[in-house]
Amino acid sequence: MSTAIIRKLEALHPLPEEDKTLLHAVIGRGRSLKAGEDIVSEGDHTDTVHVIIEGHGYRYKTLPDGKRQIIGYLVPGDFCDLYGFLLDKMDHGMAARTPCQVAELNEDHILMLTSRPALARALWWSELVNAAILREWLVNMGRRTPSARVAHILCELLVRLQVVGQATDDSFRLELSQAELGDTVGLTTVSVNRALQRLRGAGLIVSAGRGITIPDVAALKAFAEFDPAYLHFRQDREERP
Amino acid sequence: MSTAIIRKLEALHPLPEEDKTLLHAVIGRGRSLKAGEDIVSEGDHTDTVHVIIEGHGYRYKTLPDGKRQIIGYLVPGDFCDLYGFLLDKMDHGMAARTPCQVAELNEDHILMLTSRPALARALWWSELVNAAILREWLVNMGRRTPSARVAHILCELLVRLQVVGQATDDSFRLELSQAELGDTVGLTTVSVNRALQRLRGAGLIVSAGRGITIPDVAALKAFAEFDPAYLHFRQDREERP
DNA sequence: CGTGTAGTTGATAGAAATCAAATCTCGTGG
DNA sequence: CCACGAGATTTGATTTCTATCAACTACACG
Repeated sequence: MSTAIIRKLEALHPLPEEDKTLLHAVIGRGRSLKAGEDIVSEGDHTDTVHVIIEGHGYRYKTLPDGKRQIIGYLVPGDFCDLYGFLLDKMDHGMAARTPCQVAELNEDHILMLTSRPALARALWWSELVNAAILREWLVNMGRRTPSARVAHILCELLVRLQVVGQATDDSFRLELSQAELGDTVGLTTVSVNRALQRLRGAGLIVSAGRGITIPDVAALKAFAEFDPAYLHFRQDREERP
Repeated sequence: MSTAIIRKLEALHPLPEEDKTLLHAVIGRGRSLKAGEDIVSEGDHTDTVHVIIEGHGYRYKTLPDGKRQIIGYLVPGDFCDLYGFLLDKMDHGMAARTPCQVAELNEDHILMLTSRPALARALWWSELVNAAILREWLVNMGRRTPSARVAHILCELLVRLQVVGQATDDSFRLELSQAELGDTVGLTTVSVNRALQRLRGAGLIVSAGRGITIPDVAALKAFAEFDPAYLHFRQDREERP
């Protein structure tokens, strides 16, 4: 089902019915990936565009000494490498964190999609958002405390999962390990663990086993200085005139 | 003179003569900005595209407590906000670090440029590079030591300035204050100062007054784990088959 | 020749990394 | 059903690093 993709794109720009039909037709069922598998590996060339239908993944870079930095999360509806076929080699890898369904579109499919004005605009927006997320992460790493960093990531995932219907108003299922969180915010697992404890202690999050609940979303957002404007979703654009 | 712009775009994708002529015609002389002035402010809407003709700038975000995070440098040839007119509000600011000449293109100009296949491709590449730089900076902040972080930024600036003819093989003029470097790599000025001292002590850079020289570029790149591949310049693409 | 900005230095407190080990979770096979 | 093992989380002790604070110096500019 390509509903997540449509939900995400429509959160960025409204789509006429024909465009949604076209999307359904083009996306299909997708390929299944096991947890841990690479969607596209660092240094690979790809001439297809990968789209997450189901499951969660991340973008990463590996350093010479084996350390890893996660540079983005992939959730249902996300286009992994809209630009990819232009590049000779991917400058970062993408991996499935959970089992995933991933569609692979070829250049013709993409041309078909981008020849529709509304779709082209939605896709273009999605790339702008990707860049905006990177900028926000940079601020997060450079200038926030460990617990605020973790909180900020949680807020972002909450909003992004809400858009595709995978989170309620105040909770979502989190399969992120603390090691992955650490590789995301530039901390060790020990520090992430202690940051989570501080958040729990402050009553900002409720449990971090197999699903996390945020008792007071506004409080967590305030603590993390989270402003969803950078995600450029329509609902947030309209809120602020 | 729009030579820097042409040099940068050609480093990404070759351009036919007509395209260069068009660029010259469209760019013009540009607007003068004083050091410290905003090119585009955070939260502003703009319906023109800003291009750096001369001078250096940076992208930044300001936090509620007044702290600042620099999220990118702007050097001659860079398009600041190719996408800008799509956005209702800019999610980050751009400022001139030195006196700048900045061209302002309107939507018609951009359409004119993007209707030329080679130019469209070069501009598209330049956006891919912008995103790639952000990813690399994330790795830098998350996983490298303070002196490696600083060294990495220096390497990036060296290469980017070389492309537009503002750096020799091993030196360039650096007007970056240590405070700015700190806001870039997430350190205090004191730590930046000490990181620079370590780099000087190791013989990796030579002086950091009004121009810095890198006695052994390869050594600095190795120390910073700098691989120019992420900048996707043609010369580097061809080096690695 | 003062004044302001940027750079440098030293001392100290606080925070995160590191190291090592204990505990917990959960799927698997006996 | 229970024991077992791999991987994840948690904890405590210790070391190392960075932020912070507070001078002090160097230098450009009016």
